[in-house]
Amino acid sequence: MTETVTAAGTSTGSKSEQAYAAVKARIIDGTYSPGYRLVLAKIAEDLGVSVVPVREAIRRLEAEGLVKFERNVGATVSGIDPTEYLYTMQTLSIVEGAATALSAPLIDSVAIARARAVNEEMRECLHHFDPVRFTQLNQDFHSVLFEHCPNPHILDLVHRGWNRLASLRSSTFRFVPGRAHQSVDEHEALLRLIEIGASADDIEKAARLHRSATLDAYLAAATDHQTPQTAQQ
Amino acid sequence: MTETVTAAGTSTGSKSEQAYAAVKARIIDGTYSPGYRLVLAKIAEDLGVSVVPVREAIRRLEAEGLVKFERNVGATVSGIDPTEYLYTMQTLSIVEGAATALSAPLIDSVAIARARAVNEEMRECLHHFDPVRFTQLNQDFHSVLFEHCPNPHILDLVHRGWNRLASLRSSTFRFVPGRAHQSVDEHEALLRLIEIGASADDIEKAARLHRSATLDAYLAAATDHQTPQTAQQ
DNA sequence: GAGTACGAAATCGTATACGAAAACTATTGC
DNA sequence: GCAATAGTTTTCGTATACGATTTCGTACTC
Repeated sequence: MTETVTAAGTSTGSKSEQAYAAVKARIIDGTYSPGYRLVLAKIAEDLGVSVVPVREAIRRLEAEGLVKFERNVGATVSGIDPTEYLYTMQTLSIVEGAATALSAPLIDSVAIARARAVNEEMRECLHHFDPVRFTQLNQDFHSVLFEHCPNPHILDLVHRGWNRLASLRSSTFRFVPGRAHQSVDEHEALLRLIEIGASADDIEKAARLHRSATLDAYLAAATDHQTPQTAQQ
Repeated sequence: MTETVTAAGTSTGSKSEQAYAAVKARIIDGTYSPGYRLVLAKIAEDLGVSVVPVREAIRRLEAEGLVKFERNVGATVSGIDPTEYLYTMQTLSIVEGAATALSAPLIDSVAIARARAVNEEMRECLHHFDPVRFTQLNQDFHSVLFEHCPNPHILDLVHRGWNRLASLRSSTFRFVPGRAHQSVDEHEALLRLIEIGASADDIEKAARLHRSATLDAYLAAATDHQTPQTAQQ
């Protein structure tokens, strides 16, 4: 299924796979920003393959929500519609909550220690103001929590959400220091809950709130600065 | 996105779409049962199109989990691995729970009445022993609840889960009368909760348990008949 | 001068064709 | 009699080609 967020250019052999990884990487790193028109022939030429595998790759990305495809018109990188963002975050809140609750009983002290180390490094990043690394570490943190998640389907949904966010992040993500501090504290609190063997319900609730708080911060920031900027495309 | 479970043969025009709908329908109605080998050329001939759109359709079905695709080997209809069933049900429990909780505040008395009517008809089906119609009504019931779900992503996940189950059902689903009775009662209880405006938490919990109970019944039945298959959750 | 209609260019959708990989089968050697 | 191997067949993967559809620019009319 969908592997992780890391989509390297290294191919599994299949050109279709190659094209998929390449386009996905370009979307996530922002080379193809939201609204960008993905012309099959052009991409095919860039990658040195024919249009057939490229088309397949794009349809796959469409299924994941990273691109929007319109019949007889073409594909564009999915936009930053605030509504979509809200949907994605809400869904993530739910599946991450579930993933955390399911994983919690299986997380041993070693993993907790690792997660805590990552979280402390995140705190460092706040001092040096390194949003890029912070974001990466944030994913690492949750990856540690989820690495033993007993339900791969749920894990897959989490990864999809992350990918989706990643494609938006490059253009719209605003690093809110206040929220970031809070986030690190919430991570620590979550680890404590897991350590003391809190109920699945409590852990799920905490994990959900963690994601919801990020959404709220975004909404607040958006309202502060200006009109939410209905960037439909 | 993924529409509903109903995948008619009526095309949207695109042959790829046509092929997708046709194969999906055949999987769900059991014409292509789990394990069935989907040979591109053969399907293409059956549908009177070339292999390219068929391939696209199959890849799409793969993304939805209905078929399994192996490089340079081919596609087969996804199997009935009890583990997969467990994963799917667990995931459904979570997303249905969320969908119900999110929808609840938006369900008016008219919709409640409709849902209740459907549920009563389900009760009828138990007397006449009509499992097929029962299953259909069961989906109708939940569809009524979800029709105003404010988050389309979550709704999409619910539909995917249903499709997945539908593809398994044809071969493995065992209609357990005892469970069915209980299910109808749970529906009624759920409607009551919504009517009295219970908290989102309570509604979510009830909806989750509703799905989990079905899973448990399946596991119990499976254990009775033969070897179990661990179910952590 | 603005709006509409027509035509050209761009792009998609799908058919066909061929090379490559895997699966199957028959044959040979032990 | 069984196992390994070579050859054949099936099926996939992708390139190329062409028809269909949309879009954009231009000229024409009111």
